[in-house]
Amino acid sequence: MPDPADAGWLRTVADEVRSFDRSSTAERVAELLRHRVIEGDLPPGTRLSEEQLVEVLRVSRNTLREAFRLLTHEGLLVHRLHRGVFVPELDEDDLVDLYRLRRTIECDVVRRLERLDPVRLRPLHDDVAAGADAARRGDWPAVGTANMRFHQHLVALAGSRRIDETAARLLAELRLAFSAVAEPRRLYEPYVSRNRGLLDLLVAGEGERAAKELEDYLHDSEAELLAAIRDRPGS
Amino acid sequence: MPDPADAGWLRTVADEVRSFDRSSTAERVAELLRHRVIEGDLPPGTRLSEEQLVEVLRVSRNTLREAFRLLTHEGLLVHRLHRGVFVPELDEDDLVDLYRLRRTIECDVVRRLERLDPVRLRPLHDDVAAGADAARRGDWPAVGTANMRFHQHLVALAGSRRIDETAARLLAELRLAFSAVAEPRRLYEPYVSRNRGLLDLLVAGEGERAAKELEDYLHDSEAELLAAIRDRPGS
DNA sequence: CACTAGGGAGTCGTTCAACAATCCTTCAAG
DNA sequence: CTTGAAGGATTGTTGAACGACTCCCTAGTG
Repeated sequence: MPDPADAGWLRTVADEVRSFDRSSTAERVAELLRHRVIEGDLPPGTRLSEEQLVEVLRVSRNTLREAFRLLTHEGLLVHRLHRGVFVPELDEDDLVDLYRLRRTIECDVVRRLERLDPVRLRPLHDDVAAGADAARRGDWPAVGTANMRFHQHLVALAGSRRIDETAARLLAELRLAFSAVAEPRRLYEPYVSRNRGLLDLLVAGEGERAAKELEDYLHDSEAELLAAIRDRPGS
Repeated sequence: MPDPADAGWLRTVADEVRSFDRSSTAERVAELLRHRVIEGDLPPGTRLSEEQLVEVLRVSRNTLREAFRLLTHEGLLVHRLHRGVFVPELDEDDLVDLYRLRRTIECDVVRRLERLDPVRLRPLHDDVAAGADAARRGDWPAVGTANMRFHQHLVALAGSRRIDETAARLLAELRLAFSAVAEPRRLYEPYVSRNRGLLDLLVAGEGERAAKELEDYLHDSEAELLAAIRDRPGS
């Protein structure tokens, strides 16, 4: 029997149990498709046939459509009336738009950081280490994943649920663009050291300088990605 | 050219228009419910019965559920598995979180404004005028509406689709809190002059000062709203 | 040859009815 | 007062059906 005084215990277990079985079929289907899209298994532009997926996933059309709705609102699928759902093809305007919002959120989060408990930077250290490790192995997709996690953990420092969600949507959509890049090395490699530099500034408590560095960082990243996209235009 | 006297002609056009606006039935249902929720017709905490709404709206359960999904993603409804959808009850933490993101977006948008074409401020002038007019009439809900439009138009100056969408979700969710306030006058009245002051700074091209003013503005608004919510706690 | 109208196949949008799974209430037993 | 077990009510999911729409192909016209 646990100590009744330890209020946190029940909460923890309750949350675990809930997150276990507390997902509907549609959400599980969405989770499955989400991975496929983000990993780039489904190239941008492909149509997701209801008939076909119903057959493969063994769910009803209605359930599948609910999953589509979920992903559509995350920006991971686009829905064209009477034509079906497609993996979106991000154009240059989308990229610029994405980075615009990204700079707004990430830089502002960093700029407002104060009295930061070093313990909270722990996940960032882990991400940087994971990124460096993956780069050493030449596993560029893994570098990309570590980078995404780094930035997700970065905005998490704000401690705001809605900022986390907004950033999550943003980064997921961005991965769509990243997965379309032919040569990931040139794109991903600089991230390793820049993330580390950013983290160092945070550790030193230099919030303002970190925000400025992040601003430049994101501008450079945007330019690189735009150039990479321009090289292989699908249209 | 069809005969104008033919009664069937109008119907055909009506149908065309309906399908031309490319809105599905679910979206129209969502639009209807959205208004009900935002106007406060449905008090926070009420459950939206599928059975009941299917009866009233004359749509199928599946279509209704798609509308629910739409509104859930906007934060205007919450969905609890096997229990149904509810009008959310925002607590103080939610308000703080909402204002946190709001400051991030609105202030950053204002701070980054440059070389602003005065023509683009036109909608803001209209909103300020509408707010002042409504205040003169004592129509506080209208003041609230004008205020929301003002801030929506404010972030629109950034010219970013995704920022617009994020702000729209944010403001819609905030209206939920506003609609629960008993005495709207004390809350809404200051907005009229502050919005005007903010606009004046923008006209003068004082982006940095405008951002600072907006920051204070939002802090005050948050404090007022928190106080108002504390006065009538449902829990 | 270019162009437009028309038909048909393939999908999506929506509805309906039914059953399974889950929650809430009630109430009796300890 | 707490616990546990029916029972009813509501949601979750399924499968089928039909209308509506898009796309592509073909035939006819100039």
